[in-house]
Amino acid sequence: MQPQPSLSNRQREILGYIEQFVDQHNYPPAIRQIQEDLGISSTSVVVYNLNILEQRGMLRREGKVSRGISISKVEAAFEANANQVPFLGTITAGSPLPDPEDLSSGTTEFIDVPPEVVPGNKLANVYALKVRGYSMVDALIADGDIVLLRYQETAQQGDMVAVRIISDNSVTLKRFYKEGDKVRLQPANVTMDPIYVAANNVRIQGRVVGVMRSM
Amino acid sequence: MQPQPSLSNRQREILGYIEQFVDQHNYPPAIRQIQEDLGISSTSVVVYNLNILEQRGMLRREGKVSRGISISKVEAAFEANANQVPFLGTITAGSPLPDPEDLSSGTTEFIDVPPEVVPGNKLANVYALKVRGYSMVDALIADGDIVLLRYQETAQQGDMVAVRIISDNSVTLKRFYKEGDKVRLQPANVTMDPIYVAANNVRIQGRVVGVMRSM
DNA sequence: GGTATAATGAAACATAAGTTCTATCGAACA
DNA sequence: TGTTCGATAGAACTTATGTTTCATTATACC
Repeated sequence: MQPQPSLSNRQREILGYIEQFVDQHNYPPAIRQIQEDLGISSTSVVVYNLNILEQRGMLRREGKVSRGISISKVEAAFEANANQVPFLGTITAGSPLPDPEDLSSGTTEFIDVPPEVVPGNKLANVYALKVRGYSMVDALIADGDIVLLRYQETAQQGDMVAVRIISDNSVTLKRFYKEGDKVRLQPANVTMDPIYVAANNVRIQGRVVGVMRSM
Repeated sequence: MQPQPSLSNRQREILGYIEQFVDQHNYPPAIRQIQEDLGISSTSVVVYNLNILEQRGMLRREGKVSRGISISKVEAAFEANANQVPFLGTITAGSPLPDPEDLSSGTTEFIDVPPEVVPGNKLANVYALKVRGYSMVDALIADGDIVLLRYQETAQQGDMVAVRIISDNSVTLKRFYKEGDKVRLQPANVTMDPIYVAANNVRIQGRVVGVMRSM
């Protein structure tokens, strides 16, 4: 939330009324409606307070447009409810993957994430990848699973992370172990061997914070 | 969805415009706006089609009210977005679990389920349980995972199901194999042995259709 | 073709609703 | 006390917007 610059009672009242009205009607109230229903003496008072509310960023208005009030809160509530993270594609042991950074591409898909799978429900810098292959079965991640990663460039020993191996221009999902100036990338699959790479040859792209599977 | 009584192109166009407009502005368009932006010659044509759309139940209108268009779809979309299933508690190998049937208790919690984890996005009769224990690790389900089950009373060979063993009054998560007049309940964990029970001593409570994990 | 019905056009009409101007009131303050 | 300023009132003004009527054009059907 914002550092609320203190609203007057009347302003709070008006804001509340608008929210409730929109909720009920699916369209915003007219100024005169606000005036009457709140027992305000003049439309100019409503306008006066609406202007303040707009300055405070509590709502937006479209000049001269009937009921042209747009409550930013609606969007906020919507977004709060629809927790979404960008879906960036598939991660296959060894093959390239678009950088998480390029969220700007515009065509990015988004998928819903229930609060239960992201601790603290902090979706900032979280993105989703679909897993291809069985290199993480021992960590209970199977082919076709969707993993949620929080973007971070460092990792603790044993963290499950998406790492980019610069020389290969590839990205894989592995457990991360720093060993001197090398890094051991350990598949969670007993039939697969770890990869060793120079520490300066890897970039951590994020840590796995959740898994979702459809069966 | 409803048995749509066929909309004309123009009606579809108008409806789409309104949806998009609301989405963008947070308030509905005026009739003249619809007219102009869609290149319709007269407001009466818009009114004409709006009336039809209202009869068809695609939207509601408040007479004489500027921009008094309320798209029912908004609510629908909202609900469609907030896919929720009842969260019925924990399933531990061997210990009792409240019946999925008693959804009426009122105090039931609900959790969000992204469409991606439930095939076909059919949430009817789907409920969620938290897994306790490691009896299903070989099926890539760990302690603490949330499993989604679709309620059904029958199962195919090898289905992962929640089964109630009547004599024990207990419910567990196992793979299901019918063997004559007995049933083999097979943990997905090599260190654990299957359970054999009489077929008439088990009630299937649902089949696992998804898994979600927080890490 | 002729008739019924659906869909469209054009324009006038009525009013719902935003804007604006000016006056007043109350509290803080010098 | 008078000045300033935020907040409120009242009212006139303008126009954005829904409504309605009537004519016209398609479409379908017998």
